[in-house]
Amino acid sequence: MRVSKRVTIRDVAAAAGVSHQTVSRVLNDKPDVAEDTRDRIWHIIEELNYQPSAIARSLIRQHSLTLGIIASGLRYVGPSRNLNGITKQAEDLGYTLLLKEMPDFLADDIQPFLNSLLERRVDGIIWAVPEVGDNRVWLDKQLDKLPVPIIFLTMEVRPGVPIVTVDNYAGGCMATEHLLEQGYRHIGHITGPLDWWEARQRKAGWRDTLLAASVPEADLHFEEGDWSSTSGERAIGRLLDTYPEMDAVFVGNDQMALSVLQMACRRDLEVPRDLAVVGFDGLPETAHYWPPLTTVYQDLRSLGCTAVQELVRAIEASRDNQTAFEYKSILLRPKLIARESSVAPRNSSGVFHLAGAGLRPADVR
Amino acid sequence: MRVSKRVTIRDVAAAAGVSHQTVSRVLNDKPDVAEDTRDRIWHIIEELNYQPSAIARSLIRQHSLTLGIIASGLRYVGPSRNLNGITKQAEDLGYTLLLKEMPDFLADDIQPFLNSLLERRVDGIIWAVPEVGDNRVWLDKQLDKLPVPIIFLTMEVRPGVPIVTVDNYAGGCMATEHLLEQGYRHIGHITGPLDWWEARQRKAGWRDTLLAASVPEADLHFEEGDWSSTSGERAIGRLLDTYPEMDAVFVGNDQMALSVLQMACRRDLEVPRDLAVVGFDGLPETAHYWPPLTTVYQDLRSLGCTAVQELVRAIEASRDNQTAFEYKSILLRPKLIARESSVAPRNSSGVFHLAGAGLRPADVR
DNA sequence: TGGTATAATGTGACCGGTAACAGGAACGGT
DNA sequence: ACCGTTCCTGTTACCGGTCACATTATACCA
Repeated sequence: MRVSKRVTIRDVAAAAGVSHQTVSRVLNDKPDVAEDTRDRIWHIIEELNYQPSAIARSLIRQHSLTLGIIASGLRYVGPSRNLNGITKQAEDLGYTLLLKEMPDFLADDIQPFLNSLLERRVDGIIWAVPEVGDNRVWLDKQLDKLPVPIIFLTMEVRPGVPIVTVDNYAGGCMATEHLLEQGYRHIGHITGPLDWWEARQRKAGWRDTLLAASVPEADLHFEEGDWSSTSGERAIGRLLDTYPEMDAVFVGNDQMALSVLQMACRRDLEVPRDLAVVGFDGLPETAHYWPPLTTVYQDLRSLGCTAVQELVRAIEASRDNQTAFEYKSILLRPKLIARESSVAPRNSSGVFHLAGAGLRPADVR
Repeated sequence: MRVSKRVTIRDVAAAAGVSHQTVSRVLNDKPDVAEDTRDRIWHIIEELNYQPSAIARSLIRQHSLTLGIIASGLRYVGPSRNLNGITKQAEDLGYTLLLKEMPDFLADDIQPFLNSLLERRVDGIIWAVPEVGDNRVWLDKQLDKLPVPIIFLTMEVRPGVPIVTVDNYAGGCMATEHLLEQGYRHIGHITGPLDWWEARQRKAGWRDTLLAASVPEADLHFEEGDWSSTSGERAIGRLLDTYPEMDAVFVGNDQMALSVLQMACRRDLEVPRDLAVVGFDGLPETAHYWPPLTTVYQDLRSLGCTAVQELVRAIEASRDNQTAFEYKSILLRPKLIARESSVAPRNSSGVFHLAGAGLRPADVR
């Protein structure tokens, strides 16, 4: 069965006693085919289980209805939620996805990945690798040379580069402001790895907010983690030792925040009375940490959706030869979800929306 | 820039003053080209930034070096870890991935997804949608008709169907045996949604192990969850009420187990003295739950790798016309990671490997 | 009756590569 | 001088669709 060749448009034509062109017209719903011919051909297509070759079609039409995506760290929550939005939106707009995963965030040699997509004649590219270290240096040299539109996820806004990202700086500000409003004054911070742009942004938001609230520079204490729970444990240990007045901590992501809660429990600190905790990401399970974790929610799914929409807009504009097409960068605002880990009982004024079990817990189905 | 056509093999040939065939020979490293001609052509390829069209090549060669993957629930941990293994292995074997995500596990109409891949002439298909309800009924009618090899992830072994899956039944047995060996006798269970094959298997492992240990049928208590932390909270509540003698609980996944730990804390039950807890999945962060969670680890990444290897084996066999190619199903064994949530201090005999912080916590770099 | 519009269909080129084969030059053996 | 090899290169068909254009039949109108 697998030896026999795939059935082609000419096979269908022969079976119907017409020319291949007529079959093509039927397939593409073009006019100028008699109604009964049309029916007969559809019937034969069904019968022979004919599937038109997207490959042959792409060759002549000079576009593939395919989007390439270069991602990294698919095994982590963030990137995979991005992907979820991307697949959905691409499907809706009639595009298929070609997926490449870079084994390393810092990969110096992007060329093979780019080439592999370009050779397959994708209509556009989504760059879903977070900005780490100097893994964006290639931009300057390469961006102009690309024969197709591209869009970047999660990186610093640069003029002339199409970017869709969450505003991590704003997120850092929101978390810190929230703690200030709750009456905390000694607010420490556990950062992500500082070669990550996102980690630096969150930290800058924390810092600027405290400085604006007249907290002296000397009172700004932070420790660097690497996003993992393990590193969070080490970081909170050091922070508690070196900054004993600390009454609240803004943690760079939810996984590290989990360790902070655990450590508080071990050291007999009551959260939030002795130590308030705010995380970042808004994972569904944070509503079930103990106590439920206040966190900055970023909607990565809709980030992915937006990216695809923008990319397809660019593709269609370049097809219609709209040379005047304007790239714009898009900043998505994160959202604070206030829960018990930071809302002190002594201040139960109810000003904050207590999300309790969280945004509808989208765990599973 | 984007208006001008892509440079073709004939452009290169013209620039080099040779025929396109000679260029083709150079591209494919075929013999019978003079050394200096070869150099000159490579130089021109570089200069013109020529990229051969994989599309044209696929058309004539009748294969695309592309694998199609149909997944579901990419936003959850399991599926995305699968994907991680798949991308890596595919890359290593020189294949590119076409990704489709089904919006629903139960989707009744698989045809559009399948067709979309088939029209793009993928060389093989990976079915990465978990078995839920009767979402495998289409197999009987369709499997024989497929023009390319296919492999299935995570489903019940059926004769004649190529499957790669973790042995969930064995996992259920391992968890329960572990609790028995630790001296617990009243072992409850929180299942996943029972229309999921995986949930049923884990439950069957638990049940059979207890029956084999002469626990009377009437003592088998379980509640059904839906994988989410929220449902875990409800389930453990009911279980504690209806089965007060319970001294241990095997929970269908780690997320629900997190809620169990939380509930224990709230009801002033000490884990593991009053209630031992075992989870399932082996998420990295479980090492940082409080107390650290005993869990059954499944290596989904290597599951993905294996699937790709098998699929490519099948593809190459069918190309070489090895009609005698034998499909085999592969069962991967999960691994118990014993931590404090189930290893009672009263029984610190040290028989179990205490993994402490877990398998190297592969959280984030 | 002839002319023209319109509907239905067919013909051949083309997209950008690869495969099969043809052809020419240089060389060695007889 | 002739033939067979070997090395290098070119010619042409082909993959499976779509596009532009040609062709035929029928209808309508003057």
